[in-house]
Amino acid sequence: MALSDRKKQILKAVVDDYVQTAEPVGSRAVVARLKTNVSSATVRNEMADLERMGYLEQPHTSAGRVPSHLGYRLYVDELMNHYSVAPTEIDQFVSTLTLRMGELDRLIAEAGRMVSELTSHPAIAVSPVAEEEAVRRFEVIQVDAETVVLVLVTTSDIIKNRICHLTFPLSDLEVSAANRALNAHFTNIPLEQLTDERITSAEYDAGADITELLIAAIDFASDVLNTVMQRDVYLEGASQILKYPEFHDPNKAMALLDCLSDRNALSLLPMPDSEHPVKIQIGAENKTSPLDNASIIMTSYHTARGAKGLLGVVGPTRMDYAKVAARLCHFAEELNHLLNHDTRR
Amino acid sequence: MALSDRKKQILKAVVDDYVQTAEPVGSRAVVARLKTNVSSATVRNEMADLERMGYLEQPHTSAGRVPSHLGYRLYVDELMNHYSVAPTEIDQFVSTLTLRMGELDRLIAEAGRMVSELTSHPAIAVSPVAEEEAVRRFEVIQVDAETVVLVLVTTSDIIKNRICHLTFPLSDLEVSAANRALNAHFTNIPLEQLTDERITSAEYDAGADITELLIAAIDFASDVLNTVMQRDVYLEGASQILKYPEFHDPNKAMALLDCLSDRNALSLLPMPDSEHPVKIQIGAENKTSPLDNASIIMTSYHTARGAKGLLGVVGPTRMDYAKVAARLCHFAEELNHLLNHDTRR
DNA sequence: ACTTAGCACTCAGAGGTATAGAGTGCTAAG
DNA sequence: CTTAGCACTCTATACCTCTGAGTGCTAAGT
Repeated sequence: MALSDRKKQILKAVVDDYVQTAEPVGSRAVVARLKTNVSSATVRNEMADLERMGYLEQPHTSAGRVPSHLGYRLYVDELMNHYSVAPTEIDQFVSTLTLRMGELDRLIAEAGRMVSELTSHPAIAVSPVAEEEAVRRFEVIQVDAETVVLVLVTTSDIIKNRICHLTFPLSDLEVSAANRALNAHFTNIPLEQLTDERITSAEYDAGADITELLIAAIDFASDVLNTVMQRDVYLEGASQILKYPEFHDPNKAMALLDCLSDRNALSLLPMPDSEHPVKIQIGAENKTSPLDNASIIMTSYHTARGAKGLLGVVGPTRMDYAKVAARLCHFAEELNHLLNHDTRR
Repeated sequence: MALSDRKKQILKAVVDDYVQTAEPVGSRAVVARLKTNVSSATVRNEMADLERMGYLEQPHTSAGRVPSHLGYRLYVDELMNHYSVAPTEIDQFVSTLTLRMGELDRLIAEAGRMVSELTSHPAIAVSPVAEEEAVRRFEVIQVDAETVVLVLVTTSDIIKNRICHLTFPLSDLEVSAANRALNAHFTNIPLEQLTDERITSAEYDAGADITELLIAAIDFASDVLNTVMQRDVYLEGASQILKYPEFHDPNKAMALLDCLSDRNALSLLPMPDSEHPVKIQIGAENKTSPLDNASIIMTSYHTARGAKGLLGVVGPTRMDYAKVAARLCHFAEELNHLLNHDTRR
């Protein structure tokens, strides 16, 4: 059943007011906010309807109304204003990030920090990962006789390294043999096929002496591919959550923070897809109880090689969705520009 | 003026009790805690003395006593028990970290996480850095025609990488020329001498074509050396601070968290030195006001190459210094073992 | 059929007061 | 020097009242 236009305006007014004040909204406050000249009694009737339909809730009999999750949902999907973002904010975002171009992990973390700062909410940044990640390039760097650094570059330009202490010294020749063998036999292979049996063929090429090194490299590679799939997660500006009265209770705040810093819990996040580039998850829509009063706005960005990462913001359900979503959206777009067009530096 | 033995015992009892209960400690509670059979009146007299001397404080006339910073200081320096740490905790610490050996930055972050978990306090982990950091090894890895990854290994085995998009394609020969030039001319040079003028000599060797690459590499190197000097700082388990009643006030909690995630503020940390391997900073002993009610326990660890990093714990001044310091100490030691002896993967 | 004025009713929160109890300092005796 | 006893202080708690915001309902107006 569709809502009348006036009901929608009233719902919108309730949300807008509640977002600002954090106090239940009474009929008079709604009247003050509406352009149309109706009496508070009329609004009361409408609000009673809206409550019956599940869009509003009443903390107790003689209090104003508060939006329910359903109410927020309708607001977000249909009613909210679409903000534009101040150019100065975008400038700030871009210029801070430009300094970090090239160091992808730092860049992502820094993007999270900026988002958090500019939205006044905790932010989550998830490092990018391609659908089919594989090792594109190995490099064995010898740092002393028995120590090498293994560096690998994945399909989506993620760079990982690991230091590796061997039990025997290695000659220059062996190092370059290992390099050749690794790049010849173990690049551009999806994770599933990167199994130990492949080592046999490589051994043949490179000489059995360096098997230990090869095993370490393959180990590392499959480790990396595994953990890259798990993604790096950065939680920035966590303390901001304490600004919101709904998280003044230390237990609630702690539950939320713990949940946000647990990367496993993040798999429950609303993933944006092509249909909904900005995904908004409101309160109990997610199953994890600590997130009951929390909403998450998520969007994605992508690198030049098409790997997708996430950028999101967490706040109380009573959140200025319009403003925050707009900012998040713009920032993600700017990040895309940075990652894709600005090839210099 | 030295304190009588009994006064010390009473001070110790007050601290021990207060640490447990978070409530001002009365004379009766002290009597219950002391082995010696004295009356509460006697204890009251002694406590009045201790207050006059500045070791105790009274929130209000009819309340028990609370240790002052001075009281904690004396407790920490002379009075506290020396705990031993349960082997199971150490095992847990070591076995979790062993999985991360080789990826230094992850290892350090993970160590922080474990410390936080096992002490129930937020933990700070600072990545290691040697006194005189320099680039030990460069490596230019070509990933496609116009893209290279610059990897560098510093004196203390810190590995950093940066992706670098050039404005022209690069041949295999040029890449290896750049590699040779970089390693020949720019390794083992302290930061101060790593200036652009050195590029001239390298150009000569490698051919002017790759100047852009060389400049990027040197840029990167000096960047890295600069930021390595600034160190990576990991704050783990921040939310734990909310468990302590002294930080139930969201403003205080936020001020502290903000301060802890600000790496500049961390320069004010108590650095452990050879004389005091475990440094304890109590409340207002540090100048930053948000840390008024907070204490920090810090210790250091070092890598095989002698680079020193920090591991620390933050809590309310009312903190179980004995237990926490003991654990922190042991964990740092274990970290040293891992970093220095266990050269196998 | 919708709107609105009026009114009785509800309830959370503010403010005030009394009470209990923990703890003190002081005094005087052991 | 220690301790029992006692008067005193002060917070925290409970309980009360009162206020005001906000409601739902009814009945009259459009």
